[in-house]
Formats: sequence, C-alpha cells, structure tokens
Amino acid sequence: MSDTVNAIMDAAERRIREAGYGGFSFRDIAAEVGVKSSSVHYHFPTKEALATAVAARYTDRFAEAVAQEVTDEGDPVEAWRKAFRRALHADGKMCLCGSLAATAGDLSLEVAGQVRRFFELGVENLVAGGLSRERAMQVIATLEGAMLLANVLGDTKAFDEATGTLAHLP
Amino acid sequence: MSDTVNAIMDAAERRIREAGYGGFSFRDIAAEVGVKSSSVHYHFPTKEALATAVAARYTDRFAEAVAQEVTDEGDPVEAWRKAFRRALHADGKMCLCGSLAATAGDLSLEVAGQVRRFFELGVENLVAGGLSRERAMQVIATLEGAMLLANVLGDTKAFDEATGTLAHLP
DNA sequence: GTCTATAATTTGATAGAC
DNA sequence: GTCTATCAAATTATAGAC
Repeated sequence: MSDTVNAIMDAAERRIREAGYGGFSFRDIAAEVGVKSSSVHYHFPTKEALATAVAARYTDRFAEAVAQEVTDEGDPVEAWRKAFRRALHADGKMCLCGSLAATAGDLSLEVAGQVRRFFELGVENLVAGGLSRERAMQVIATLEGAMLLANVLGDTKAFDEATGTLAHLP
Repeated sequence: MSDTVNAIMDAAERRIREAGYGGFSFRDIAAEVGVKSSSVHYHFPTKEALATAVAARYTDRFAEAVAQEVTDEGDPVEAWRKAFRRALHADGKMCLCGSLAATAGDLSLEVAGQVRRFFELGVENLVAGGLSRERAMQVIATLEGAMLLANVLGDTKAFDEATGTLAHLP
C-alpha cells in the first residue's frame, strides 16, 4: 500500500473518530494529506469505499492488538480493556467503530457490515475466552460506553474509572 | 410551545438519533414536518440552536422518566436501565445524547454542554442513590454501550442481553 | 408564522491534461 | 498518480412578500 493511501486512511480515520461518518469530507482529508480531493477519489472512488476500508483496517488492527495483549496477559477481559484504553489514550479520540455504530441505521450496507464485524468479533472472542454470551456483550458494551463517556467529558481518566473493576466481576 | 415547534423538535430528535449531528438537515426536518426550511429557521435560527434545544428537552424528559421509575421501583440502577430500555424500544433508535456524544469534539460548546449534562446527571443521580462514583460511571457506560450495540446489530434484544445482570452486581 | 426566492458555501463525484 | 476545472446537488442561512 502506497504512502498516499496510508495517509488518506489515517486522516479519514482521525476525522471519522472526531466527527462521524457525516462529519468528514474528501476535501478535509485531501487538505490534511496535502493532495487534491480528486486524488483521494483516485484511490477510493466513493465515500462509502473509503469508510469501508478504514473500518476494515481498524477492526483488523484492533484484533491484532487484542491477540497480543492476550498473549502478554492471559485474561481476555483485561486484554480487551487494555486495547480499548490504548486506542483512547493514543490520541484522545472515540473508537472508530463506536463512532460509526452510533449512526449505523444511516450507513450503507457495506460500511455497516464492517462496523458490525468489529462488535461481533469482540463478543465471539470473549466467548471463546470462556465468558457467557451475555457477559461478553456486557463487557463490550461497557468498554464502548466508557469510550463515549471519556469522549464527551473530555477526560481520558473517565474510561479508567468506568472500567476499573470490569475484569474482577463474575 | 406551538405544535410546529414540537413537530420540528420531534423530527430533529428522530433524525439525530438515526444519523447524528452531521446527518440531519433543515430541509429533511422541514419535509418531515410539512413546512419549508425557512419556517424551521424562524423557530430555530441555527442548526446549533435546534440541536441544543432538542438535547435539553431529551435530558429533561429522561430525568423525569427515571424519577418515575425510581418511585415505582426503588432500585436506581434498575430505574436507569428501564428508562434506557424504553428509549430504545419506543422506536428502535440510539440514545440521542449517545449519538451526539460520539462526535462531541466536533460540536459547538453549547450543544456539547447539553450532552455532557445528560451524562453528568446520570452519574450524579446514581451516586445520590448510593453507588460509588466509579460504579455509577460503569453503569452509565454499560447502558449507553448497550444502546450502541443494539443499534449496530439492529436487534433490541442485544440491549437486554448486555444489561441483564447489571442491577445484581456489587 | 409561513411562504418564495436566493445568496454563499460545501459536498461527492467526473473529465481530461500532464 | 496527481493535477485543474467543473458539475450537479445539497447545505445553512437571509430578505422580503403575504
């Protein structure tokens, strides 16, 4: 993948995490990368295609990060918590898939499918780690909600407060 | 408040809950209400003003609903869970303030302030009900994340699965 | 209070030169 | 691959008639 493609996806990811699907534009992205919007269209023909690619990359990277944490740590709940925590602390932004999930009903099927994959992967991975399905859904919900809380309060510490005891519950 | 103003706020609330702040427009709202967009501007001079009013009304109504549930039920955690549950089941949509919170960094100070009020009210109310601050934040995060999960999976039952044991935890 | 009309800007997207 | 130039549509917002 070329440097330009990477830079476009990085910029798009940042903007979607800040402003959602409806809050990013080809011209914003292009300006941030230092090219023209037509160049962005050359790599990603439509807004949908760009958002789909960014969501897919985000989920893949997240799954890798979790797998690494599981290896380092053992406890799957704590591994997911640390992966979310790092996503928040790295740049103080909302979860990309959480940001998109909030407007899921207004996304194209392709984008919505990639976003759904993130959440299903989380639940299935925790179930494989030994949790009941309901407990797995509760953990993902709490982590995603804690990202939202930190985002709206403008305080990354809120995430730690809301998730501190998560790994020690039944 | 006039019928038109109410209809405008209802339509705006529906659209923001579906598509977020960046996903609703004066013309959408106007068309749904059956007036022209200039009439919407007569009642709400700017998009910010409309979103601020809608968020304030949502939070006020939510607080009332919770107070009623507390009266009926006693347990504050279960009262909040039922209020969120009803907001979801009434029309299968995301929480308005959750939808706005996802793009908090891109909202005007006025809108962001109203959204923050929703979350602070939740935490403070649960603390007043006897929970520790951390536990209160965890409950609000879980409820909001469960709304997000139900929204993205297109399945209201996901909310119940993710929050079923919430009231019985320490 | 609602309308028509319109301004000013932004948006997603395309054609074609280099 | 990137650019200039442009299109058609949509956006927030305003002026002024009724």
